[in-house]
Amino acid sequence: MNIGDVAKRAGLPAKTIRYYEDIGLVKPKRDANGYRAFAEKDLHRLAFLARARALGFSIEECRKLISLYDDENRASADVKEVAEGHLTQIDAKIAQLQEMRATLAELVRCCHGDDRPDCPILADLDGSGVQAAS
Amino acid sequence: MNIGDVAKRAGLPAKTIRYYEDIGLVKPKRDANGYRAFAEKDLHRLAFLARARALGFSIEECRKLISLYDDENRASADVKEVAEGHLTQIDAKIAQLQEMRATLAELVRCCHGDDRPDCPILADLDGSGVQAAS
DNA sequence: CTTGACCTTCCAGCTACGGGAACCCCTAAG
DNA sequence: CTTAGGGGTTCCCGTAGCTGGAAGGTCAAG
Repeated sequence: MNIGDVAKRAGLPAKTIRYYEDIGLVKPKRDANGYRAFAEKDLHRLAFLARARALGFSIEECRKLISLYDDENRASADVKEVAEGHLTQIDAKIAQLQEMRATLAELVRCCHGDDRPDCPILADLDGSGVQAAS
Repeated sequence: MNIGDVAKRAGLPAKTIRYYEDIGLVKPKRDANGYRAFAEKDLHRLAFLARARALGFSIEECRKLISLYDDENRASADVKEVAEGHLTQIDAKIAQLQEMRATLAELVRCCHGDDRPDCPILADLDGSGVQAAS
């Protein structure tokens, strides 16, 4: 398979696949003409990566997951640990966004949004957060 | 005020403040010795930026907000538009994260997490998403 | 005079790619 | 045979928003 075919089937841009090779996530053979020759196994790896990335795992986490995937003697506990760590990160991110969202929604709610300059959003951004000189 | 003082009072690293000057968000005067000399007005600008960034506004959005902040004849509608746009983005991000979270939590729940290699997380990542050759 | 804490500029690197140039390869059609 | 097109290849730059570090100037205290 050439890179275009795997790109379609794994659902990843060709550029991304080349990048993954660069950073050692996948190691396709080469044809005589220099083209990458992907085996079915490589395709599976890439699909694995695509899905892991879609779940928000970082490249480094993917690297860890792939190495566990490759390891016949892995402990599922190790996989679970990576996933739980990521889950914790996601929860933190969600919490942070929800806090932003709450503040922002309140500010938006208070702004009349007409042609007058008076604006509680700017007032909030301006007023807060300046520490007095000590 | 030197950069260290404003850094403390605005709650931003000195590096960040220099960067903001680089990209034209703030324009402090200079002392004879080349040190940046921040006025109270600059401090307010930086605190404004710090707060806007904390609410997740991008630098470009901050630029827009600052220009409205500077404009005595602004319409609050313009501010509200920026804020609402950002709110929409945040909501999209939250939705995406929650979807990841749901999938991931289910996978974690299904994984026994012991020393055996059998793992539904890896099975899920592996199994899905490979398009058949057409 | 020296020490240490400031300040300055500049350059490199981070994440996870995307865009584009310059070039090679292969097939089909005229 | 040539040409056109649609693959592929490498390489380098750019993104966002900083952060770290090097090499050096400045200033106040001891």
